[in-house]
Amino acid sequence: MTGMTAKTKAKRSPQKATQKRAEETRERLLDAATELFAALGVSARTIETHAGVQRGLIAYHFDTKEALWREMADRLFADLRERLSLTADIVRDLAPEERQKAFITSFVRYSADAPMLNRMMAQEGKAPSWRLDYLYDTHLRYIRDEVSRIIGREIDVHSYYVMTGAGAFVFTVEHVCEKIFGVNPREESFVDEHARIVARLLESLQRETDES
Amino acid sequence: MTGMTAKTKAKRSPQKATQKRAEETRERLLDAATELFAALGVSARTIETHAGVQRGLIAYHFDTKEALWREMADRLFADLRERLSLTADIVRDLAPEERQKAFITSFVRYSADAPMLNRMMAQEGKAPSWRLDYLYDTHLRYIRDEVSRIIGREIDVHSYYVMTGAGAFVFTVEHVCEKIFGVNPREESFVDEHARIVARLLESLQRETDES
DNA sequence: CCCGAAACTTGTCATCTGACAAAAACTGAG
DNA sequence: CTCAGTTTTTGTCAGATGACAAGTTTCGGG
Repeated sequence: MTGMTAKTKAKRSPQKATQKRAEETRERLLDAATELFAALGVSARTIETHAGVQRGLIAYHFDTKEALWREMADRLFADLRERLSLTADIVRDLAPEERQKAFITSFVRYSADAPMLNRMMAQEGKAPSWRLDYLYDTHLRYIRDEVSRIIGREIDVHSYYVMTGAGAFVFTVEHVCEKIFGVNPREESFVDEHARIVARLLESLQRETDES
Repeated sequence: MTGMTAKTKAKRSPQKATQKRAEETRERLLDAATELFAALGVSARTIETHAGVQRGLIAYHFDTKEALWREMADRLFADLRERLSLTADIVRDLAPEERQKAFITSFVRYSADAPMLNRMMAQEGKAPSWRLDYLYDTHLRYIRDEVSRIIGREIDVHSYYVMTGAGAFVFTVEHVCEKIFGVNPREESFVDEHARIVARLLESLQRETDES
């Protein structure tokens, strides 16, 4: 092989730059992987076909299927971090009692816009695996503190899972929702209503906790 | 082949009865399938190994891997129906305003006891497939009305997914919960507390809906 | 326009996988 | 105990899969 693999690419210094088409291929593969890895057991060839690129390009750009999965996961969490950062900016100026509400509204909107991260968590949280270990070591470790920092208090485990469950699960399983209720949950009016409901719920949960 | 496959077994009438060891093998395979199908992409051979039976017995007892999946799904929903039926008996005698609370408490306990059904739903709800079609046609179709009947009013889509999300997601992803919060959510004290919280939340959601 | 590196394409292979088939072992009613 | 029928065991195979390797094309700095 005259080309360089992803692994050896790190060592490249005085060599030629990566070309634009390569970056595009990587993006296509990562996009396809994001969609398809949700259902584990998908083949590398399927991902390549879905991405509209030639067989063999996963090996070229990522070396292994595992490495592709890791990059896909990193990208999902990078998106989340970006969104959290934007939310933090908005929330900072609000009164403490408004912060949580604004944060939750933002979280529900994010879950509707980008359901793939929650789908991955629903997938990987089901059983221990090297993937879950990777997610924890690389990303999940920091989430709890990040959320606590933004809403201005330590979030407890019940509130955390009421929020993620009530706020995101309907988007995770949008196709079931459509079948059972005939409603596309990612439609704007649904998302707004759902965000409002979940935000109020956690508000009352918080009030209750404060009282006791 | 001298033995009979699952498919042809239906035609058997004046023949010999199924033996006890066969029923045990089927159970072992269904148990293993319940655990392992959660992460799609598992091989039939892996399921057989996990069940502690010989290679080839899935083909003998279920014909195909797909048929095994269907029987596993049927069994999960049979468990749910049984639990719903028990819950219905308890709830019937309660005052209308207490019914929902009791139902939700029961649902949360069930989700903690038997997380596999919710794991399957989280899996299959992510994308359309013949499996989702099967689940809808065979089981999901009836769930909404069943729940409505038990709590004594038509359940709306938001309440339904707040309940299933807030009430069950933490058990679906128990291994993430353990990593992030260091808590095993299926421990009794956690389940009780979680059930109490979710029941109260949906109570306040219901109050709100009634007012408007 | 040249050419070396980057990117892509294609061939190959060991292994895995689901399904089918046939032979062997087992079971229980008579 | 016998033996027909059931269940298990083992063999086989076509197709899928991940990984690697070698060949071809494209790119862009000079």
